[in-house]
Amino acid sequence: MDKNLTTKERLIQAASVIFAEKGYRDTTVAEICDAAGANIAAVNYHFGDKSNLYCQVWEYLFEQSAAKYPLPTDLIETDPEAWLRHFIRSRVEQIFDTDIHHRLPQLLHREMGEPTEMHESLFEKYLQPSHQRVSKAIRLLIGPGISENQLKLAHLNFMSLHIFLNVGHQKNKTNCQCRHRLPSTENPAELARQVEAFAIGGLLATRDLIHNTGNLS
Amino acid sequence: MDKNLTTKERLIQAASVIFAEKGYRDTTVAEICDAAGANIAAVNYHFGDKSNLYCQVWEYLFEQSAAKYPLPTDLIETDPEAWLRHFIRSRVEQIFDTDIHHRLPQLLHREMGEPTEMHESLFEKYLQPSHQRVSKAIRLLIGPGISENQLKLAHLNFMSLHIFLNVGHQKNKTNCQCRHRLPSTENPAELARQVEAFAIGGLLATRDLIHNTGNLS
DNA sequence: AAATATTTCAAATGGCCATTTGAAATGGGT
DNA sequence: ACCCATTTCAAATGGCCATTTGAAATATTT
Repeated sequence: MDKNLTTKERLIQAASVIFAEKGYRDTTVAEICDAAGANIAAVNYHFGDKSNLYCQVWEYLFEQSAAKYPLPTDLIETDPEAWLRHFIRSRVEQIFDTDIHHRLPQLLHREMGEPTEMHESLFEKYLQPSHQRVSKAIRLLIGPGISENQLKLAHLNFMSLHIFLNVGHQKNKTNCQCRHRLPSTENPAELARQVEAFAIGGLLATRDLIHNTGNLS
Repeated sequence: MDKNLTTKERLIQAASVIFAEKGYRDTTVAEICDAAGANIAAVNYHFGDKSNLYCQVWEYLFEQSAAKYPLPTDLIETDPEAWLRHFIRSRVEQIFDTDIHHRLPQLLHREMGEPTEMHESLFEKYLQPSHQRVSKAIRLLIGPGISENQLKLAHLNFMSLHIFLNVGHQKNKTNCQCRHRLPSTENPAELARQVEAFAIGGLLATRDLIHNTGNLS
């Protein structure tokens, strides 16, 4: 561990990796301190407690990711389909990033599996903005006929694709042989194309369903 | 708790509910015994340990579910699309079942979020069969041009829809206000129709992608 | 009803882990 | 070199929880 960094910085960096790999609960303060080359009491001295360090890790990883994978802003009104295609590609890319940037989706994956006490506030702070844009884009794509409930469900379906891709990718890293593993992926771009096709195909089919049967709530 | 049942039976029934609601780790042996009206030592006496009780719960819930929601067998060769449509409807139905039957998807949801030590063996025993049939149906639907990797990904995409529906439904039951909640669902059948449309639309779009660009690995 | 096996019980035991503590080391300013 | 603030340290502390224990109660057998 780089001794040019302060203990506090080393703790955040070590914690980022370990929290992302094992989740909040399976990570012990002791092993973070070990990895950071710090004393067992360092986390409580510098951050108050484990949960606060966890929040700082979110802050840190979010900043890193937002810089490399920004959401496009324009396009969304003029061509929602293109915006959604870009969105999903960008997410898939990030999931397969080999740098620090893949730690955010990884952490997210853990947080979904076993939500911490900080769940609500973290999601509100870091995920709400992109969530609202995706929602808007889907509404524009499907058209004005969609109800709130239908929109929420279409949104959920859309998001589930890359979220679950992440799940499969994480499983791939363990020795777990069960289903829902991803094929070993030498070519993320090709994989992204297929997910993109599925996602847009699903949304367009949803649009057809909604527009061809007028009696849905 | 019904005193006509043996302590062992009461333990399994109480554990089914609590494990499904809170997951393996967040469930304490003490609260299971409480709910079953049994002594704190009852789990270890009747089952050896907590993990073995958990496996018995899987066995119990799986039997219940398999009886009410069997997989169709024929159809799959003659009309894979219809088979897949039926499959997804059946799963959505089960997720919204109000009886004991919704506990299996709920338990599954917990097991995915924080896999236990028994993960591998449970999945192999209870999920492998349906997994293979879905795989077969998707291959038949898309056609012979699909590679193993493409099939795995299409399968993952397909499954992610109802698995994530389950996630959203579980969130709905908590007071969690965050994204990925489902709209309050007074009408599961209508919801199932929309998921079905998305799923099949996604698969067909995947088929088009694969057949229109021959150079994918 | 005596003898034996099974089941229930309340009170330990022991492991794990976040957090605390108070002393020791370190560093900057004078 | 001395003072004071900051940081590091090893060794407690205390809570939580699965599991064990050995005695008491209950059921079954003869």
